[in-house]
Amino acid sequence: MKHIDKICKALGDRNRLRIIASLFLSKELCACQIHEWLGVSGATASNHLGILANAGFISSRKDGKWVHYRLNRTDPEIQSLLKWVKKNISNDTELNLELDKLKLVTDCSPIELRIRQRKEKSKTLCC
Amino acid sequence: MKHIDKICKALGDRNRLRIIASLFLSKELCACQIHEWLGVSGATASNHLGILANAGFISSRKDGKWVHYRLNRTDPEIQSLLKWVKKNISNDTELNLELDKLKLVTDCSPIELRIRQRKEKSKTLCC
DNA sequence: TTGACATTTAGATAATCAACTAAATATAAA
DNA sequence: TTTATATTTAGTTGATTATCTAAATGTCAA
Repeated sequence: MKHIDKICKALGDRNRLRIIASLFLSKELCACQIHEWLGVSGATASNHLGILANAGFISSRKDGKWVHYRLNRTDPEIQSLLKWVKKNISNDTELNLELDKLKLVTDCSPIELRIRQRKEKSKTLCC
Repeated sequence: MKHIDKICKALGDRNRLRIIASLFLSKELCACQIHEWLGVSGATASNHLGILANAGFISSRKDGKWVHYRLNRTDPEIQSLLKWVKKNISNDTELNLELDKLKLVTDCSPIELRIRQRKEKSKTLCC
């Protein structure tokens, strides 16, 4: 029961649903890309990623300074929930508009993203 | 997104999952039976039932003083989540023990339940 | 090695939420 | 009609949680 509760709670937050939605579109995203796209602090993004990982929805791969996240495709019960989420967010126009902006973050590597962020500090972010 | 968020949040509480579990076993339960079984105040039970109803998981039928709740079987997307819950709580031994006690509440009508409660005030409840 | 930077952890704060009691509403029975 | 009772709503309180900043950790590059 505790585990089921944890899994359901992990889905019960708008930003975490947005993270899942973004990982349907981009196979893999690093923490900084998610942090940028969500528009929250790196610490907050990291926290949400931790909750999703702990519930089994995502897994991570470390690559130097960067940590890349992707949807976890191993657990069938998690899988069926992810399928449900995918199906039910598909006709969410508000979210789809947001997901368009995701491309601004994913169209360049994390390195490029950071370089441009530094240039555009205090302006609107991204490539 | 707001709707999906609401649906997921509704599942992210232990007592609400217990309500759903109880409605898998008993087709229909009145608010007072759920209140007794959960071991929370009537107001709290009513609140949880309201959240589940608002998210689309349950529907109610008024019968005099009593309001009877049952799982909502109309929406296919809700349906598939209910199926997921049913499957994933099945091997939860802790919950199954609790569900055994549910019989003490459902083996008699709401009227009888209340009569016995009055008799046994300040003792352990139920038939 | 030093400095920059991605990420996580710690600690603080504000908002949300589950729980309670009390009051309001609605219905049935005396 | 009065009383009892089932349910919901209002208002309060304590716990949880989402967020932030600051500090800690780990890694790369100059």
